[in-house]
Amino acid sequence: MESSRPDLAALGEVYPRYLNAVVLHGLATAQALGMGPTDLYAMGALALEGRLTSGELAVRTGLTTGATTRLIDRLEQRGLVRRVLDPEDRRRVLVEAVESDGVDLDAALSPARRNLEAIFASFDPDQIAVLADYFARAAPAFRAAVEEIRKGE
Amino acid sequence: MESSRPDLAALGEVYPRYLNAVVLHGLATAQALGMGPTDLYAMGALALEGRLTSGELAVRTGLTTGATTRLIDRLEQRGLVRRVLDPEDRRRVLVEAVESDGVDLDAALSPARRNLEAIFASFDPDQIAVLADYFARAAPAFRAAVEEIRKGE
DNA sequence: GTTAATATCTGCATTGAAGCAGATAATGAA
DNA sequence: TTCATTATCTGCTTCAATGCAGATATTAAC
Repeated sequence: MESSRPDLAALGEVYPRYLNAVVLHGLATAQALGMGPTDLYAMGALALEGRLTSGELAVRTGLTTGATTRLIDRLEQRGLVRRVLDPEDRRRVLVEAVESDGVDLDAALSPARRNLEAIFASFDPDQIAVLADYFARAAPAFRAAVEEIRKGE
Repeated sequence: MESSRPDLAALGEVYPRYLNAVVLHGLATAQALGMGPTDLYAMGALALEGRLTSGELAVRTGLTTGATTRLIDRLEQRGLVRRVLDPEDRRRVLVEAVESDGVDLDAALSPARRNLEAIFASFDPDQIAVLADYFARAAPAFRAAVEEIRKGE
């Protein structure tokens, strides 16, 4: 975050703290729910994608397929997730989030959601567009960084 | 992220994916370094604060003091951290990051840093100001959410 | 100076996450 | 059909992270 551009220096002040807070929030949420951070991440991925195969979950989490089976077991036992056999290829198992049951998960995430909504509401449309642009580009940037990190093992 | 304001709808599309990517990045980084997510978070907190007492680390991580002692042990054994007795109160142990040693940690974080710098560089000063404002306010929002989540146990 | 409170550490035990290797089942190719 | 490949699961084992309760050392209060 070091830069010769003075406007970027402002980011150097606030951005690391912001990232740290996001990470902490993820950890604390997992703690509060009594699950591991990986399990919580998997739930997030499922919420975004709707359904993922066991293998896709393994790739995303960076776990072996065996460990992923156990991860799905844990989520299933909590009623957060359901296994569905893929009709296209019956070797595959589709995992999908169970909607109405995830009350505790929603509850755990709601304080952050509420606080963030208040912040977003204070920006005007042009500013929201800037933020949305940033989020849209930062997400793949982080994912690319993950791939790069994983390659270097 | 539901909202009647149409400009906020754009955030609902991108923001959850963004957060998920950030969380994934934290997990993958910890995996790559062969440490737990909590340990990595602690390193981040130390990088930001310079030094923290063992007790402060316990509060931040949400661990018991005993578990925090072990966390510090792990970081110390890796040479990432140093224990310093607080001269003001010799019961306390100050923990501080060891600078030049954390090469692997820096290396693991550098892909994300590089990618993000490229993104930030594409915004003009006004836009950077918007982003900086968001980061500055979102960080305490997340921390407040963490406290709220923890209270509800 | 004695007692209480605070900060950290230690021993012990538990639990859970994960890897690995082999088993099972389904698909695809020859 | 037969063989190879792919996707998931299971049994077994290991290791790390954590909690808890008690020990120690330091400070603060009376």
